[in-house]
Amino acid sequence: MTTVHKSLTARTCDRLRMAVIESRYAPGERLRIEEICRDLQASSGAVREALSRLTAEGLVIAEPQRGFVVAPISRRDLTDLTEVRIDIELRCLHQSILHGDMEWEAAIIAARHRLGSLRNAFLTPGAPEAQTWHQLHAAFHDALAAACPNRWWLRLRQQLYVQSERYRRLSGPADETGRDVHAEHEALAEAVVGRDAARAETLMRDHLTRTTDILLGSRMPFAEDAEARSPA
Amino acid sequence: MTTVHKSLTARTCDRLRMAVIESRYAPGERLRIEEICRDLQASSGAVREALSRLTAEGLVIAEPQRGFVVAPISRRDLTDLTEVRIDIELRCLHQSILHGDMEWEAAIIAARHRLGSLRNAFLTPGAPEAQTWHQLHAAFHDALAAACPNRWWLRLRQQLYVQSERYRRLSGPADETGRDVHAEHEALAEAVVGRDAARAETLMRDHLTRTTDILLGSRMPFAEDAEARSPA
DNA sequence: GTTCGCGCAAATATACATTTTTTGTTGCTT
DNA sequence: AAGCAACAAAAAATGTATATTTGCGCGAAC
Repeated sequence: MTTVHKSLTARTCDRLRMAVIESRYAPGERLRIEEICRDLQASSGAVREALSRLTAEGLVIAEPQRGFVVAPISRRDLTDLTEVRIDIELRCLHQSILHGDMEWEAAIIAARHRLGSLRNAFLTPGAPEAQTWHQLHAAFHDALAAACPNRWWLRLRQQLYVQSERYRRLSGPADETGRDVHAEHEALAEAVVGRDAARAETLMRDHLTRTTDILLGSRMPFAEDAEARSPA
Repeated sequence: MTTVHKSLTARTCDRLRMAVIESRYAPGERLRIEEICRDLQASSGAVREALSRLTAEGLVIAEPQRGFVVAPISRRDLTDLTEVRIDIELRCLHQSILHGDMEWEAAIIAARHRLGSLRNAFLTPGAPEAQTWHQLHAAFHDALAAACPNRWWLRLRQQLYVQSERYRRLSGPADETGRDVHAEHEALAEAVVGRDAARAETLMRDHLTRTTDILLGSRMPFAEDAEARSPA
């Protein structure tokens, strides 16, 4: 059929999204067009267009006549984000449990297995396995929600997941003392496939809450911590 | 002294958004770059960038190497959208009632007054008052939710409102038999300012449900009820 | 009747010009 | 002498024009 050549703009957009999520650019940092042109081997038009798309995703902010900056972060934002995310994740999960079929269950089991094979690889950021772990983690959570029949809930869920992933990666090796993330995922998958909606939702809520609490406690370069030095 | 020059791209983006919302372009229609260049007196770069931003807002869809098309509509999409929207509007409203201060109340009263002065001007699409009515209607609903302290809820609310506005405008003069929209707004404002959260939420739910039911019953140019919208 | 190839139209990418912002310097005032 | 203001130069973002690539359709050949 037709060779699916993704346009250069799309590739650039994807790479930039990854770069922002992986915090290769710091929050609040100015994104100089020329600099990105060199780094990604693309021309200014493509870069501008890619940046524009990311604007509406909430990853970068366009300041008229002043270019683009990486969206800032703050404890407040993370708290707000988590509140909304819990609500929407739970809703997708609930719908998913109600409507999921056998294929959906199989996909969850498969995703859990892939993720489990890497265990706690996420603890060492920078390692190539950590990259893979994050992808598999996203795939696992996607699989859980996938059977939700309402496309808008899924769309919003996706948006919020990207945001949260940014925070997750931004923290250094966070203090995961006494936490067994793998076990949490196992229990979650178990409850979901077992169609125990109430239990699944509780587990999901705890899962998300715990992650955020750890991030809030970690030494993350939050913007407000730096405001004392450089008031905008 | 900074003269706030909105960049041409931003203006173009706004005008295109309006054009899509007002259905000056039909759902599914191809958006030819050159055509838009002529219409809006902008160059391809600017138009391209504007279109890209609208992509992530869900108003247009980018098909790689094939340009942009207006996001399609369907009964299914409208139903899904409404379900999500009710949930999020109610949540913002609830939070708003809990946290709103006197200024917030005053803004609601003012917005209600402005909207009331035009009464049912929205019934005659195309008229210049209808345009104004839609703006004031958006402002009224914005005012209701404005005191919600969680920026993410507000952001999602805004996204969904834009989508719903598109459907609202897309229908011709819909059958509003036996409906007094003005009265609904009055009652809503009354309950909200009176801090009667339960009643306000019921009224809001009914308000949104009724609108959607009418739209679903109207002869709207639904794209063969095709499930064409992909939330990716 | 199907398939291959040529040509046109449109989207994409790049190079260039313009405008705006920022920064660094100079000179004046306190 | 130190600090502020105005000005000038440089860097960066925005906007335009142009070249390249890709997709689509028509027609001819097998």
